[in-house]
Amino acid sequence: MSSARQQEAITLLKAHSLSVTDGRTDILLLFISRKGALAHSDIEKKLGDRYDRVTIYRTLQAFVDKGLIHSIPSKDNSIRYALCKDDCASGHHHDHHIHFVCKTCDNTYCLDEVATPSVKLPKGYTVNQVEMVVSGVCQACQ
Amino acid sequence: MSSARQQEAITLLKAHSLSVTDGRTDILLLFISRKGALAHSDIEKKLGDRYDRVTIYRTLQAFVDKGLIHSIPSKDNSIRYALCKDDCASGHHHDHHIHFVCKTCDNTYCLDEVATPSVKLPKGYTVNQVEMVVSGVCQACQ
DNA sequence: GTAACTGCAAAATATTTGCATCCTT
DNA sequence: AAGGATGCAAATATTTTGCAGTTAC
Repeated sequence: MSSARQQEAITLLKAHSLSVTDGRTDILLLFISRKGALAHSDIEKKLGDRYDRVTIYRTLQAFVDKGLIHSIPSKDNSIRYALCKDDCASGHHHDHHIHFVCKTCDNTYCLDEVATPSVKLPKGYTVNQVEMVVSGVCQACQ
Repeated sequence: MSSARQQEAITLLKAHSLSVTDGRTDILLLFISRKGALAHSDIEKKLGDRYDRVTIYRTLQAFVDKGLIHSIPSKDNSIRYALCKDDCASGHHHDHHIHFVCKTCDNTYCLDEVATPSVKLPKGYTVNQVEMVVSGVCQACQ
C-alpha cells in the first residue's frame, strides 16, 4: 500500500514544510485519490475511527495555512476543501479556477481549466480575490 | 418609531405571505436600514435581548423560503443573508448579482448593478446557478 | 377559531482550547 | 534533544427539535 500516491503525498507535505505523520499522509491521500472536494465531515466519516476529530480540524487548518489545500465557500455551513495547484504557496492562495457543485451527486469539483472571468466593479472598489461557485449537474450525472 | 421603513417592512412581509409579527418586522428592519448583509450572529447581537435565538433561526429560514432574503456563500461557516430584489419569488431565487466582501470593514454587499458574468463550462455540465463573491476593499474603506 | 409564530428546555452537533504524551526532524 | 503533532477531556458555540402558550389573520 506504500504506493506512488503515498510517495506523492509525502513529497507534497515536505514541499509545504509540513512534518510527515500518518494522519497528515492519510488525509492528504484522500484528497489525492478522490478528485472532488472534501468537507471535514467527509474526512471524519472515512478516517474517524483512526484519527481524533480534533486532529482532523488541526490538520485541515495546517494544510490551508501552508497552501496545500484551499477552502471553497458554501451556502450550507459545511466548508469543503480541495487540493491547491502548484502556484499556491504558504500565505497566498491563487485559486483562479471555478468550483462546480453537482446537485445530483453532491460532489464539488475544481474546474482547473475554467478560469474565473474578470469582473468590472464600480469605481472605488479594490478587487483582491474572486470566488466563483457554479452549481448544476456534472458530466457523470447527466 | 412607526416610520416609512416600518411600513415598508410590513408591506414586504405581506407581499411574501409571511405573517406580520414584531420579531419578523424588527429583523426585516435590520436588513432594510443597513444595506449590507447580515449573519445570524449579527442579528443576535442586535436583537438577542429581545428575541430568542431559535426565533431568529426560524425567521431567517422562513425569509429564505419565501424569497425575501438570500444567503451568500462564505468560507468561514457564517452564512450571511441579504435582501432579495423584486424578481425573487418563493421557491426560486434569482440572485444574478455579485457579492462583495470588504476585508477592512468586514461588511458584505450585494452589488446589484454588477451581473454575474456568464461562464463557459466543459461539455457535459449543466449550469443551474452561479455564485460570485469578490473580496477586497470597498469604496468607504479606501 | 385555527393555523402559524414564539419562547423555553433540551438534545444534537460542531468547534475550540489546554495539557500531557508521543513522534518527527 | 526540541519542537511540533496527537489524543483525550472539557469548555464553548452552533443548530435542531418538541412542546406548550400566545398571537396574527
